[in-house]
Amino acid sequence: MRGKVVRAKSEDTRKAILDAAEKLFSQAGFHGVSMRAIAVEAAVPQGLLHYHFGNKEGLFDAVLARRVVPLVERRVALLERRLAEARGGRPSIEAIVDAFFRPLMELGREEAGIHYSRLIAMVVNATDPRSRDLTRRYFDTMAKNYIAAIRQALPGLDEADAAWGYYFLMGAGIVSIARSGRIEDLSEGACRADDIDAVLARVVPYCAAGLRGIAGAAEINADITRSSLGRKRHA
Amino acid sequence: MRGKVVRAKSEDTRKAILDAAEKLFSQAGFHGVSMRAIAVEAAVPQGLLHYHFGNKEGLFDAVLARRVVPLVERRVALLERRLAEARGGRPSIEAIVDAFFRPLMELGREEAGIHYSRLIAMVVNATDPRSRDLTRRYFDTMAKNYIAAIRQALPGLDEADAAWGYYFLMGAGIVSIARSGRIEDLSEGACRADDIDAVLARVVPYCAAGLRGIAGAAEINADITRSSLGRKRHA
DNA sequence: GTCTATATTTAGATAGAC
DNA sequence: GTCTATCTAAATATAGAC
Repeated sequence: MRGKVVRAKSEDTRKAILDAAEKLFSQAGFHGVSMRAIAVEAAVPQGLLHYHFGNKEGLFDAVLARRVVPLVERRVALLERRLAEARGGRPSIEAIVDAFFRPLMELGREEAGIHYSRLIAMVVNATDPRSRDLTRRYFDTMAKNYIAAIRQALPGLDEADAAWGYYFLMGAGIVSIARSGRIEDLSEGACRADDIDAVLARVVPYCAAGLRGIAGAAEINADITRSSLGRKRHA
Repeated sequence: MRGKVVRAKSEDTRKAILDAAEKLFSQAGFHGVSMRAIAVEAAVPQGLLHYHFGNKEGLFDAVLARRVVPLVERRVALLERRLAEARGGRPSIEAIVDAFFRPLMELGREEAGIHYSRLIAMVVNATDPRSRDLTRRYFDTMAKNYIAAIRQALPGLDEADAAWGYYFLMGAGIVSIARSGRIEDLSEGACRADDIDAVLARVVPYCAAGLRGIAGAAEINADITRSSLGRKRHA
């Protein structure tokens, strides 16, 4: 019983450190935050950060790892449900795009989730090896599932175009969860990144139509290729 | 004449420092790079960085400022040309989206431009006050022009929806110029971020269709509102 | 304008008492 | 597991000779 109490205290400490690190890393990135600053924010001695997480990279990884599995599971489960609901026929591309965005945006309903999703936006768009490794490790499987689902909804898309489409989908996701203040500036306050329903109401039609647009462009390109090949044969 | 030679030498030094800083900042961000590392990369003594740019922030700002005016001018000029070409009728949304992306993506044809566009991707999506200030200062006017042009091409979009549309357009731009390696991972090497023509051939149809999609969704929402108001009146 | 040397602060990490 | 004190390296920035 005493062991349990001690364990609980330790877990509280770890949580306080992770919460503080999540908040500060999401604001200034890996190099923009010091272990000292995290310790102060968490109100724990600096030594504990090293005791629990080894070094700064271990802490950063732990911050990311803490929430990524449930997040990815929610998104994959929702995708699978949407695919199952479309049994027999094709799933609608809107249903798939919505499954991609909804659990991600829902993070933003809580303070900690805002920090966490900001951090994801930073990591998945960064170019350094650490970020690229983390992105691959945590998101590759999910991404492949979504690309396959997109192709199921839009059979006209080939593998490459579906990858491009997913890539731009990611782009809309990145700005939507970054909360950079940009949409407030662009709209002079009329639009707000924290209005999750408003974001979903725009980003889903945008990306769904965008994916259809790529499919349409691919067909047009194919037509041009066919007719120019035809012309060549006649020449 | 001697003054000119000295002046030229000084300009070379400044250029070497800016090139080095641009490269390193684009890889690891403001805090991820030391003044020492920049001096080494530029092959100049560290003291010169402070002599020419004051401090680290001054250097970062100078890196951004160096290329931003010509870039924004090219994009605005191309937008205006596209609007002029559509004299009488409406411009096509594709023409406007293409004007937004083409000069931005063309940066990627040169080594230095790749670094610079990566840096832009980082800054415009960051949440810290320095980045937000720089983004506002350099891109707000252009953004307003583009939002207005989007509304000209798609009169069905209201101000707010056009802002959201531009925001997602930005998102596609951010991933496209970040060159995170993500598209290569997603497509197992079949798609490449350095194939500028391939990116343009997908991102323009995607975003153009996306903007039309928001306009369509807005019309549907308006219809729902109208019919539900109608019902209420009858009730 | 350039370059060397160095002042000063802050960083990540560890040692050892409790 | 926790906390204090501290080590060592690295950071930004400056002073002053040339």
